[in-house]
Amino acid sequence: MRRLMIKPELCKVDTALGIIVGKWKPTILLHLLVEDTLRFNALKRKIPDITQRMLTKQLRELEEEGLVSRTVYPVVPPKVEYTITPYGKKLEPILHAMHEWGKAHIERKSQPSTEE
Amino acid sequence: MRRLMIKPELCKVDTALGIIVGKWKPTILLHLLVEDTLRFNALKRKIPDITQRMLTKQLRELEEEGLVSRTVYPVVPPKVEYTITPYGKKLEPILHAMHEWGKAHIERKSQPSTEE
DNA sequence: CAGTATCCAGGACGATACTG
DNA sequence: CAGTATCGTCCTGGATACTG
Repeated sequence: MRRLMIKPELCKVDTALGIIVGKWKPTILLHLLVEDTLRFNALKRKIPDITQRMLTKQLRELEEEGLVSRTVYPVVPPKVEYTITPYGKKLEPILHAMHEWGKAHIERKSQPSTEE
Repeated sequence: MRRLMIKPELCKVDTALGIIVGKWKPTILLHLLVEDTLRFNALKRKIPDITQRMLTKQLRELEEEGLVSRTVYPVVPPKVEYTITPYGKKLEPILHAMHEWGKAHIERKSQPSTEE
């Protein structure tokens, strides 16, 4: 067995999960990792099924944790840009690893004749 | 900007999250990664705040996804062992990465005088 | 354009009691 | 020992309508 690692009692996995979990948060983060900066409605167009309410809400929460920054330009009509922070970019490897694992999991289920 | 990665629309991060999210799932997995095999009540003792109902429920869900296997010994009193599968062990790097990120996040919040 | 305000439904989780 | 069964709560997220 591999050398371990984390004392389960002291583990901060839940802390991390608490921040990235949210119906739309990973999707939002992924889009901002690709584009770096997007306006509110641009983001909304990229995530067709999200409602305005949820987009606002999830963005506010990501902002509060420092993963995303929000810039308001005092113009008419309003212009608000959302940018992924350097800190937010640090999540990329984790998101990528989860994506790979998720993909493997789907493939595994579709062909159950796998040992291991 | 770094070279990317995942098409957000095709991303399977949510798939992965759907499986590891659950109030007690990471904790259970971590314990089984440390001990490899544990009986129901041993697990319960290691996670004092969990109720029997929740322990059963979360274990069943982990079993259903193939991360944990359940072995019933037909003895009196009952003996049931839960073991992490080789497949479940593949989550270790991800859990570890999330733990590290979560720890950093906590430290960052306690001393806000960090740039980046 | 970029939001708020309200209301509502479903599910996750907890408390408690009971059982083969 | 290792569960089930029942009931209640809170919280997330969706639908819809309105606004500076």
